[in-house]
Amino acid sequence: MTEQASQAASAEAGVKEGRRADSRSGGGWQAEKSALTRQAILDAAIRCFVDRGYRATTTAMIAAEAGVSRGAMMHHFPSRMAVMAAVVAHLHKRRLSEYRSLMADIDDSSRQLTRAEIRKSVLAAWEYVNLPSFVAHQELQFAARTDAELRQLMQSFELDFEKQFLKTVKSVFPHWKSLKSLQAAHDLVQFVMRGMAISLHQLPDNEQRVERVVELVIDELARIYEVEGLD
Amino acid sequence: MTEQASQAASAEAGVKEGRRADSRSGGGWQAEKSALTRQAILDAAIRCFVDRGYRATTTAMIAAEAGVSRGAMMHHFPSRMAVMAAVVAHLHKRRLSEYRSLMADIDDSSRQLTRAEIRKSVLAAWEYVNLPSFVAHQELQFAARTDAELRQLMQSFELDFEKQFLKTVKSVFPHWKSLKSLQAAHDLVQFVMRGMAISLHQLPDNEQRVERVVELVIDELARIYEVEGLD
DNA sequence: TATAAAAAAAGCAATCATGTCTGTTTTGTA
DNA sequence: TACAAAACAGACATGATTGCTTTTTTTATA
Repeated sequence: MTEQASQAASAEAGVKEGRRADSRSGGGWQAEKSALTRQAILDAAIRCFVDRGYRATTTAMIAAEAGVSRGAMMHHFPSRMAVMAAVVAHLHKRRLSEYRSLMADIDDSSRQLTRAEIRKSVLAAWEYVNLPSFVAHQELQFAARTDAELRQLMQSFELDFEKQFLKTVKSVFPHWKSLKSLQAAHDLVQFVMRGMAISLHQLPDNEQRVERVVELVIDELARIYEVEGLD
Repeated sequence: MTEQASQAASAEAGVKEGRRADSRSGGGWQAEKSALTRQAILDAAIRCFVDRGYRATTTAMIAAEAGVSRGAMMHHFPSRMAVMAAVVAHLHKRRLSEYRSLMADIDDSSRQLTRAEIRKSVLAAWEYVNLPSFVAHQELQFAARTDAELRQLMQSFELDFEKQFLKTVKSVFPHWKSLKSLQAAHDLVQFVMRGMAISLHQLPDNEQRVERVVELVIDELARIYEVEGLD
């Protein structure tokens, strides 16, 4: 028995235990197991993107990382692109939920937006772009520039994500009245964070430079809010 | 005769004309032709990165794009990685020279830094990240995250580029005294531009959002210069 | 002109990723 | 229990990419 097979077997055994408890609650065991395997494959794919990059990730690699056979994988996803499509949808939900939970810490009870809250939101954005889910998505988005099929696959998700993303920002900053300036401020933060995330991979002295730029962004946001946020 | 071969032949013929004119001026014809072929290959590689991406670029693709046979290519660059190494060095010089020429337009005769000059430099940075050479470099840098060999190859160039880059900025803004704040301002601009360059590929309504963010960056730079630039 | 060296072209073998195929085990249901 | 369907495992064929080798052409020089 191979290592992967043993991993899969033990996982299966573990789930089977649960089955007996759940079996009365209707949901068929087969469907549950199928969903479990799909999840394992999608999570494995994300890890592969982070460690190896989108292009270098092969179907065999994903299967091995997920602890399933290539045959099993082809059963659930008939082609490489089918996996990618599922990953895109999976990441869409995961990224939104992770960002929301990062922003949930921000206290927004006060009537005015304080500098402390702005700082928290900027730091949350920085944490956000360092999450595996963001890195994986970045791999996909970057690859999509030169991969028409992938680009088309992602298009609608990207639009919806932008929408949901901005909606979350609005709900966290209800006192920021001017939506135009809020959108611009949001864009500024996102662009800076993405640029930093990409640049710092191979540059030394990151922390100080990051801190400095984060402070600049906070300053600028505070200024925008003062000038335009209350319109 | 294949199309590529015919391209190569005509290119060669064109150069041979030049040769007769140059032949007296010493420089060996063989070395010249060799350098010419190398250049053609490197430029072709850059074009391939821009429209196909780093990972998807094969040696055959580069050779076809350059109008030379794979054999000829292997003669000049014994392996795929050897091509990449040469491209990295080539891009290093090209990007520096292109950025410098973009920044050369900025009038820096006045004693104080004006908002108009700041605007010009920000727009220059935006133009810069839209050049093919930048896109190609971005492909390499991004791929380097998950490619240890490429990363090591680029490391020293990246460090030197940062150095030269900042040096150019300093020379364009001699009146910005505080180097710490200049570095931070420079970082801010670079990060924003990189983030925008990546994000706008598949998002609509780019122009307006870009313009808005560019204005914000200009505002912030002016503020930094006022507060810290004159220390 | 003859010869050596460089440049270029083309063919070849090994590797690898993908998708398909066949066969086996597990699960749901009559 | 018997049968159908789903889940799974592994092997195979195809096509693509790489690096090496061989052959031909071009260039430099004695």
